[in-house]
Amino acid sequence: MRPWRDGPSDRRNYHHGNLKEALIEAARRFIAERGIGGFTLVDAARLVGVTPAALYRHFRGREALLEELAGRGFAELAARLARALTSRGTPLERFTRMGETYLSFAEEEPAYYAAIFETRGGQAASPGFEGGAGADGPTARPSPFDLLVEALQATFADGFGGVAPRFIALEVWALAHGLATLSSAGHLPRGPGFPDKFELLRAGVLALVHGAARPAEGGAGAGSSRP
Amino acid sequence: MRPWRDGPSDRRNYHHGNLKEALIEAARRFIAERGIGGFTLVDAARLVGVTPAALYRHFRGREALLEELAGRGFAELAARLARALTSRGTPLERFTRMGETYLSFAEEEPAYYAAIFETRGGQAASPGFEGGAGADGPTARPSPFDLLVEALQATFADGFGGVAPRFIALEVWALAHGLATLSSAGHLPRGPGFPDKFELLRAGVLALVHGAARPAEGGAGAGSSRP
DNA sequence: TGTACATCAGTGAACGCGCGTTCACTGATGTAC
DNA sequence: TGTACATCAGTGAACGCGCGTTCACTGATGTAC
Repeated sequence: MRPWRDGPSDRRNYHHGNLKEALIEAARRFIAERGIGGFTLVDAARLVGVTPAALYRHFRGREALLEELAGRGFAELAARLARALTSRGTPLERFTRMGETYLSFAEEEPAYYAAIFETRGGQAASPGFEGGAGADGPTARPSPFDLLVEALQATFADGFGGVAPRFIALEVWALAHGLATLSSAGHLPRGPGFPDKFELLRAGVLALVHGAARPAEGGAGAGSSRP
Repeated sequence: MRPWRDGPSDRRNYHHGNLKEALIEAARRFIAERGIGGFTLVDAARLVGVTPAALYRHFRGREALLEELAGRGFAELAARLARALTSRGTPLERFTRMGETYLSFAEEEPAYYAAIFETRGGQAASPGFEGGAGADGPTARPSPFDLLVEALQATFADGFGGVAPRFIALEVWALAHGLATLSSAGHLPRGPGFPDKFELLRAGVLALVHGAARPAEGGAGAGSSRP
């Protein structure tokens, strides 16, 4: 990790020019390596080649930087999911792609993922729900959770045996989130003979969808819905 | 939060007598409130009514205390699951009780749960696997994941349509972990009309179990097993 | 094209703070005689 | 039962450190004339 500016010859850049973006980028790298708790303004400034005080031209403070990161991560996740949802192929292929996109995002962008789930700023602290139910007005773009509900309905047009799509969506989301966090913490077994998280999610989602239709023995009525 | 000793009259207790346990207890309370990153030796010592240096009679340092906590949490979780697994009722009832126990543990003992998943010390950093496959020798007690596999096999004696029990167990565990963490972070919707995590886990587990038997359309062969 | 000047993104030094950890010490406890 | 003494769990003061944040400042940039 060398500083942003290359050498003394680069000293002409008294003004950095792109400091805000560079700081966000540095934060992403450090958080990916050390987690949010291990992220430090001083380190970020040093990596970028700037005094810590310079940071305050662009952010109100540490918390504000993390909120910015969470907001960007949230938007990026939503954008990637939306792209997967409208990609080529059959509905089931697109849906499967969406799940893979979610797991890949968590793996490739651990800083974004952590910021979304561990700070305010990930759109009202709830990556799933805010923006849902139309409460935020027509301008709000669909949240990841809304996209998931939509995709479930489009992919499995036969419905879920009377179970609300939101119910299924919550299970799918929890499964994906669980796989993502267990995997990133190194708690999933690896190696030949062990399924990877993508396989687990793909099979698990299909089971959740198809298993919902079955009358669950021993289970009370599952999944009342809100229109 | 008042210090452990009641007043100056209690000054006879120059020796605390139970300091190690009291410190662990204080750590559990602080971590439950602020998370592991927000936990501080100074705070714990103050709560207990003791100088920070006293702590070093019982722990090598902060990390050692957290490892002790993770170890205890791991053992406690395993004990509760084992109890649920051998409780009264049909196999399905006991299995359902096991799931509820897991979610309740995460909710009631957030410090233990966080310590298990965020530090070394939760039995070789892998609450699921270490102790499995007999690699640890015969003296190692069964891990939570072993208990889950065992419970699945006992409850659903018909098998899972050729899918390895460990495969199902991983899905179930990920679902439970996802529900536990989303819930504790406040990301699951609440209120009338919304299912709670217990309902979601119960229905989800049944769906995962029964959905596994179905030939998954579009999915490659799922779940090769290791004996 | 050239000059004066307002703007504002950076500097660098300093701050107060709370942290984990160390050290020589002290006083309570319990055992040997 | 009483005394001497070893043990060891606590004290209290101090440390070095790195953190987030502030402040008066400086120098590069770009606009007006």
